[in-house]
Amino acid sequence: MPRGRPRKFDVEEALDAALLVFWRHGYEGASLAALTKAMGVNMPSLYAAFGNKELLFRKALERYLQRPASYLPKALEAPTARGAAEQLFRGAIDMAMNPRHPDGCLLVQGALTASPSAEPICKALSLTRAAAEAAVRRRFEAAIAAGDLPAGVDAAILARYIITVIWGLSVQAAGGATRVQLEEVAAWALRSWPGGNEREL
Amino acid sequence: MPRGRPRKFDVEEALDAALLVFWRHGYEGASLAALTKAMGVNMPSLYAAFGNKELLFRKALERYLQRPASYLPKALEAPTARGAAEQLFRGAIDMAMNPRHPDGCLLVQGALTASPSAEPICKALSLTRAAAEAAVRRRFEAAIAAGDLPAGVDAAILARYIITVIWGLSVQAAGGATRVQLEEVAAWALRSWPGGNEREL
DNA sequence: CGTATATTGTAGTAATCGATAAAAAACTCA
DNA sequence: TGAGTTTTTTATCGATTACTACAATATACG
Repeated sequence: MPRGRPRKFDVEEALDAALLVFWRHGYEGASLAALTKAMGVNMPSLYAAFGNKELLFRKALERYLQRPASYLPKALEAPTARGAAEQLFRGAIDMAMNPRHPDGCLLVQGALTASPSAEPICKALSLTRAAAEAAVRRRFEAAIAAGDLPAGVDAAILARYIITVIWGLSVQAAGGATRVQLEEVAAWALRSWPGGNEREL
Repeated sequence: MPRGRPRKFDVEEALDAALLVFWRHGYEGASLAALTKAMGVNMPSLYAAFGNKELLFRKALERYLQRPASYLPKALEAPTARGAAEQLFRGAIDMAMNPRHPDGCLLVQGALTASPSAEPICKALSLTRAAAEAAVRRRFEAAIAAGDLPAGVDAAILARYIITVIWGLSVQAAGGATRVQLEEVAAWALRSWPGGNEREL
């Protein structure tokens, strides 16, 4: 169907490969040489297909949210807020420990700090983290409205707490923590769940 | 007292300046141009005094532990384990929100990921984070031995949980969280303290 | 003063960074 | 087949990276 010479690479596969490199080495630590090598795409083709390094990262980030990080919106569909929180932790740990991709969460490992030229990436990741927190907060607000959570609970604080633990788990994963260690932390983090803890792990 | 031409800069002041640059931009994001400019030291002098970029970072890290991050060993001197945990959070938040230096914790912002050439720095920071966690764990083990914490508590898990929240707070600080927001998270994190929560915040 | 020592300032190193120009190659359509 | 279109290939581009050689400078010591 296309007009000229056909591509030798699949755009989404190349994007997945780029995502892995950004994930493992961070935005600035991922050189275009490493990216092109992992993607199997030479440099002019990469620029023709994706624009530049920053745009490539942003597209990889979109793909990250759609595929490996899709556990988050799925977790929020759990019937109870408590179940949603449990699935958030489970999903985050499953992703962080998945041997098919690097440890931790791209929203954290991608770039917390960077040189001035990469600050837009820091901000984009920060905004994405804030969006994740906001999604959790809305889920908890709905739980309060439904009587699933006590009316006295501050959904914003609870959501920020849960998300903070998840970012902390990502840092722990970067340090080589094991799955069991992360699960123990998550179980302990749920001890502060509002309204008593019937099941202790 | 020295033999030849005297230095035009103070080594510790220059190290403090370098620490701020590493803290704000991360190890790889801190260029030697930015470092020399902030330190007020030209390049040959920097290399004569500190060796190279990696050694400079390691010395800045030592200084970080001695000065801004000294809240950690101090917090562990609190009379009770619960008090130690509270002071850990308070110290971490005070440091993260101090306008005199960048937000967050150098052990997290310095480098979670990096290009292959900077992996030794990632590992050094990871080891330092592990050492912090181990110090907290030992404090909690002592608390259990002293009857300050219930015998059934796993000090390693509790320490890892507290430290995980602290790393998460650092990520939140990188995203522009306010002091109040961090304090709310810390207060909530302490709700899971073993042995009941007399004071709820 | 003169010599030794150590730092400073200037200039520049090779290598790598992200990003491209230009031409050859592979397809569609007339 | 041949014109038109798009990608690949090859060879780079200037800028920036971490790093250093060399000579001038400023001190202490004899």
